[in-house]
Amino acid sequence: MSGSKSSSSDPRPSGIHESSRRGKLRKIAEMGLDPWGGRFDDRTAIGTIRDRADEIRFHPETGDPIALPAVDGESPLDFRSWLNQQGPGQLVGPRVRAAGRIVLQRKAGKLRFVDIQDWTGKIQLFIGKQQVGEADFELAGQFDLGDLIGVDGALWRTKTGELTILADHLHFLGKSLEPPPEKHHGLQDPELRQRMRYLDLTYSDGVMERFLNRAKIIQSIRRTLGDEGFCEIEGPTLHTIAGGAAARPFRTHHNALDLPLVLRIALELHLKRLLVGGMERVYELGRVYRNEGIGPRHNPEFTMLEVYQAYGDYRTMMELTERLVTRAIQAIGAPLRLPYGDTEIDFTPPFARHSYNELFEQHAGVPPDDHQAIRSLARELNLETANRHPDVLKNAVFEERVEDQLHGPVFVIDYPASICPLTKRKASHPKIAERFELFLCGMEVANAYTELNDPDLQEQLFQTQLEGLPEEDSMAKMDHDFVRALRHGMPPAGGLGIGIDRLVMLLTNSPTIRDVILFPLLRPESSP
RNA sequence: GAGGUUGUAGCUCAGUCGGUAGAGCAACGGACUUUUAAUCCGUAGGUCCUGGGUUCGAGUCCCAGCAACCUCACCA
Repeated sequence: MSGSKSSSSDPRPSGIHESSRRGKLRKIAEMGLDPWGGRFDDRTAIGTIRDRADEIRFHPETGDPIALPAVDGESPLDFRSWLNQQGPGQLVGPRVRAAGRIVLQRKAGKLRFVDIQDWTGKIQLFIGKQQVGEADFELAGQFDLGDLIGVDGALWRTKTGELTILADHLHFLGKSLEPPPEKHHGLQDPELRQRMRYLDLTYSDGVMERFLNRAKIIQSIRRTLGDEGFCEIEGPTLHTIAGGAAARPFRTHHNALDLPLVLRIALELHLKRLLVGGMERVYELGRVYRNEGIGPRHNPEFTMLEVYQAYGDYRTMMELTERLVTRAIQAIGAPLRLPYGDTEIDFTPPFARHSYNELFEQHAGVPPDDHQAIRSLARELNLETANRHPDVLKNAVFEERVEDQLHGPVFVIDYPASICPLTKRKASHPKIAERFELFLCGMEVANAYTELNDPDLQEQLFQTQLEGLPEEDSMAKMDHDFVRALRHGMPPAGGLGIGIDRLVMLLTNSPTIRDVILFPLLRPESSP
C-alpha cells in the first residue's frame, strides 16, 4: 500500500534511523542469517514461562537443591544477600524457548539485558558473551528496539531477583526498520494511536488486553447462544432497501446489475424472514453501517448482535440479555461490579426494570400523558416541535432529559407504540409497544421487542412512517418483500439487538467507542 | 455542519515580550559481565502542519486551509 503522502521515489525524511537499521540488517545477512526470520517452533508463551518461575532452584556445591524465596512483587527481600548466605552454588531452572519483540535494551560491556515481549507478557534476557558465544553476541550487537528475536536458555534469576532467561542461543526473526515510540511515555497522540494501531497494541499499556477481552466477550456471546440452541447465520450486507432501523445508509452500486444498493443499517428484516422460514432460534453477529456523525459513542461501522427466538417475547429477551452480559463479564474474568470511569456498574442480575412512562414522569417531571405540558417542556429544551407526533415529541424529551439519568443497568420497558413500527402492541394497551431498551451510563446498549408478526398492521405502519417524511429520514422503509414473508406466517417471537462495541466499552472501562474498535474511521492522512 | 483546544527532531514535550531552534528518550562513537526508565563521556538529528500576510526580523502576531481531540448538532 502506498501512502498518498509522497511519491515512491521520495526517500523518507527519517533517513538516519533507517540507514542505521539497514546497516545492521545487512550485517545480519552477512552473518549468513535471514534478517526476516522464518518458522520458529516449540516456543512457550512468555506468560506461561513466567508461571514456571517457582521451578528455579538453588543448587549448592554440596547438598540438595534449595527452593527460592518469593522475590516477586513488592517483597523487601534482598535477593543478592540471600544468595550470598547460601554459599557457593548456582541457580538452575527449566530450559525454555521464547520469541518476541525487543522493547528495552541495556548494554553493559560484554553483556546485554534485552526485554522481549509477546502478547502474553514481557521477560528479560541475559545475554553474556561467554554464555552465548562470539557469534550470537555479535548478532545481539545488531539488535534494535522493535526487532523480533527468539531465544533458547534457562529460566533463571539475576542477582537482583529479576526473572530472566539466561540465553545460550539467539535467533533473529525479523528486523524493524522504524524506531519505536518513546520508551516510557509510549504513543500519546490519539490520532497516531488509531492510525498506527499496531504500535498502540505493542507499546501502550492495556491495549492488547482490551482487544483480547473484546474477542473473549464476543466468543462468550457466541457460546451462550450456541449452548441455548441458537443458529448463527450471515445475512446480506448489500441491501436494496435500508430497513430495520432509522439511519442514513451508505450508498453503493452493483455494476453488472446496474443496481443501486445500500450497506445494511440493521440485521432485523432478514433474520425475521428466517423465522418465517422455520429457523426458530437464529442470530447474526456482524457489522452494520450508518452514514452519520462520528463521536465518542458513534462509529460509522459498528458491530451488532441481533437474536430472534420463536415463541418468545420481549421478556424472554430480557432474561437472555442478562445471561449474555453476565457470562461475558465472567469470560473476561471480571467481577459483576465493574468500574466505569468515575463510577461503578453493578451487573448483578436481575437488572432493574422500569416503565418508560414511570421514568418519564420521574426525570422529566411531567405527566406522561399530558401532551400540552410535554410540548411546552420540549420548547423549553429547544426541541423541534412543529409537525411532530406527540409521542415522537415525548420521545425527544425522553432522550434529552431521561436517558442521561439512567446509570443502570436498567431495562426501560413498554414504549409508546407510535415510535415502534416493528413491535407488537400490548393486547390490553394498543398504544403501548412490548419493547425494552437496556441503558447503562446513559447509553443505549440493547433494544428488544416482542416482534410484530401481523402483516397487515406491519404494512400499515410502514406506510404511516413514510407519510410526510423524506425517504432518508423515515423510520422504516416500505419493504414489500418483507411484508410478503410475514403473510406466510411468522411465529410470535422475541427479538433482541445489542450494540457490541458499546457493551465492550462498558465491560473494559473504555471511555470512547474508538478505544474498542481496532481501526476506527479516520480521514486519510493529509497530503500537503 | 458549529464552536473550543492542539499541531515544534522518529517518539514525549519545553520554547518567556517577536530577536541565532531546546531537553529527555531513541540513534551514532567510546567505557563497563548482574542491569532494571542502567550510568558516564562524546556526536549527529528540524518543511516549527500547509499557504498567505504584518514586520528590519515570525515557532511566536493576523487571515485562510488541513488533521486530530473535546463539546454540540446528526444519531432507535
